[in-house]
Amino acid sequence: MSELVVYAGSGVSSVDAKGRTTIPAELRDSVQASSDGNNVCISRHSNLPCLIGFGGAERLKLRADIEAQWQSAVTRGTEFDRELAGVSASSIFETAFEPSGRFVLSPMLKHFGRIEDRAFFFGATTHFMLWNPDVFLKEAPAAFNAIKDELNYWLAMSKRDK
Amino acid sequence: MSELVVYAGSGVSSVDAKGRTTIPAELRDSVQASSDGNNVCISRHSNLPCLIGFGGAERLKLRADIEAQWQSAVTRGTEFDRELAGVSASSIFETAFEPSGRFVLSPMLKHFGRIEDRAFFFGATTHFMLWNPDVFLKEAPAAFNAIKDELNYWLAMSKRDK
DNA sequence: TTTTCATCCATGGTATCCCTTGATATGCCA
DNA sequence: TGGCATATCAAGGGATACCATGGATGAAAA
Repeated sequence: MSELVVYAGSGVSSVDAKGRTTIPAELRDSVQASSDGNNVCISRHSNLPCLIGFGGAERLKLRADIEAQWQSAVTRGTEFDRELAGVSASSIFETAFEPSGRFVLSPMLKHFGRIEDRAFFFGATTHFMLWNPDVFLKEAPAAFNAIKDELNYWLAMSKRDK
Repeated sequence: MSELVVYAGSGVSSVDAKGRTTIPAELRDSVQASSDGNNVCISRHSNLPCLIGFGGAERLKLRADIEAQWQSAVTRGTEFDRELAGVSASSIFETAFEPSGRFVLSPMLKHFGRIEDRAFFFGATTHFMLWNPDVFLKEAPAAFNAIKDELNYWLAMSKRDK
């Protein structure tokens, strides 16, 4: 249900031919806790080549926030472009996931997130991020260096299994 | 029924010789959730060359919003042309759509929305928009740039299918 | 310490539903 | 009565939800 959660944990999931990928278990629990049912919201990041995700309940909150801002602007007689706010909040895709945490990444999201056959998930407190591992190592800002270490760990683990 | 919904999702639909076009499935679900029966409201946009659409419940809300703006203007002693606002709210066409989401775009709406053989739908949280794809790419304000990316993706996809 | 069991996770496959589009009937107005 | 607009029906294809299996992990008991 719609409680306040902290998204944490990381992991690398494969993406199959149908675009299906699995939220790592630790993150999945957080998403379930902030959703009604097994729903996750995925969106493009505004300026990084990755996707961001969060629970379904957060989305309704987004609309409620916009309405509240508008109400406040009306009573105070100030400007608030409700339409513009709505447009920027609209590129969020809500999709159901299986009990196991697996869901389908639409072709368009794959395109904008530059996701190919693997997806690197990691929690970022208020949301989580999805990256193509290769893109993350090459293009993520320096602020993510600690997370890069984690990714390298995961990659080393999977290589060792082979 | 009359619940608070979030309009999201996008897609390009063809417009056939009869003027019929289909609301993308994701948007259609939102419209149904905010309507009694399969009804959608279509209106001209006040200053952009496009159409806007929403479910029946949003229409009532529109009237409430106008009243709120008027009340606020009265208490603050500022100008608000309620009559004008009421007129623009009156040029809303409510029409039934098939269970599949297909409905007829009247010639007048096609004219004012500059719609030809294709319609680009996208959700904008509190409503959705309909644009002629060509017009959207050329004339939409910069605030819509992220959505332009989406449209270009859809156009590239449909071209690839051919 | 080792063995056994149980649970959870990962992944492939399949059947069903739904979306898309074209075509046909029905009703209304000129 | 003819023409046009509207509503209903129909079918193919594709997407999605469900199921099923093999493997890994961790716990508990001998």
